Amino acid sequence: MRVSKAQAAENRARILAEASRIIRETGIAGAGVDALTRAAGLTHGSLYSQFGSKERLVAEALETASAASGLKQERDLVPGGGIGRFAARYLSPDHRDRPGQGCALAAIGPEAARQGEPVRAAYTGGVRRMAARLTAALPEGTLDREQAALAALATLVGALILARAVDDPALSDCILAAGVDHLSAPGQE
Amino acid sequence: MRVSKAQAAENRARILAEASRIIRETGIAGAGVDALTRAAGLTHGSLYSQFGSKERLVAEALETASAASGLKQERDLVPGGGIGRFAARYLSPDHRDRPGQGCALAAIGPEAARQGEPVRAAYTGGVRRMAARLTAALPEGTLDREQAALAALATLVGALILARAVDDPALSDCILAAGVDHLSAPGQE
DNA sequence: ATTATCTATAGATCTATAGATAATGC
DNA sequence: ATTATCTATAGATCTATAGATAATGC
Repeated sequence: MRVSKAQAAENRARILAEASRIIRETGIAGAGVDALTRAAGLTHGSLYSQFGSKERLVAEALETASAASGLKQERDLVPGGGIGRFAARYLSPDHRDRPGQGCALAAIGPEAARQGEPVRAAYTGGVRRMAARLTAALPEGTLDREQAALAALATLVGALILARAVDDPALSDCILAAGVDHLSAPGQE
Repeated sequence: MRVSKAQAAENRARILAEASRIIRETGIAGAGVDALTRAAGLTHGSLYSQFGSKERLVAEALETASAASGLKQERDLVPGGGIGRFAARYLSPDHRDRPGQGCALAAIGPEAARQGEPVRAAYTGGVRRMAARLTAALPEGTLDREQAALAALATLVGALILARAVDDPALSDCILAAGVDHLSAPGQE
């Protein structure tokens, strides 16, 4: 049962959209090819005709997630405008509680280090682009903005990961608040 | 083939030691019961007589890893002595390159958030103990030391995770250096 | 004629359990 | 008699491939 080129492209996009969500929610190892395609209303066979392997789908799904996050992040990161407003949103309870819609860097984390070349390249690209956005947003006066941006990125990703992992809601909230306060404090960036 | 109580206890300890290493290296999902016990020279059957389930072994292995890290960390974290020296070691290339011997919080990360109660409790305990060590090490004058310690913990864990995940060694080194500099800067903690 | 998708299936691997074994510990 | 361990196996799930199907696109 062949479909039109337009329909195939739509199917491909739908697999990518669902995969980018499921992978962020369950991790790469937790996302089977059946679950990834069934969520898009297809069988796992189409994953192989569209992407060739699970690994290639995962790499593309990470790019998809990264692009979507980039668009959201640019709204809160204006050049030279500081990163406090962005930090408050990145470390919000809402972002913590909806990993499927959020930052892929924090959703995958250590699992990325154990993947093959395509996935690691996609992850690295995401790191570079988010670091560049933070760099540009830091106030003009900041010395060594690139380094400050990398430190801020580490704080953001680390706080989100820890806040999601702990089983005590009060501690989780404290971690988020500590990150926001730290990144909003005047004078350090 | 029954073994002595002493031998059984030794076997149990060896499974835990190997499991705590393998889990940090491969993640929880990447560590099968066969690999976990074979590394200790036993078959997977002994996992079930000793621990009852993989989940319970994982929880105990995390406690084991956390206890070992705690001993190491206390050497660089003297009360009131600051966290710069410790940050340099935590964010060293050596720690980055040997996850099996290192911090479990950074090794498991987002995977912990998807686990059942025993594993999440072990992870949360590790977060609390490391945060307490950092809190005590911050200089007396620091205002809101607990909050500052949580932010520092987030920066440490985040930087280590990112440095391990990116596929560019130069960028990885920059991330480590940015974390160390940030946490060593005078005046902020 | 080409091809996106589905179905069926291969072959591995996963967690867990049941029963046999054999040596300890009473 | 108890029990730590092993072996065999169940039953699920995993990634991937081969071949059939059926509609598109030339």
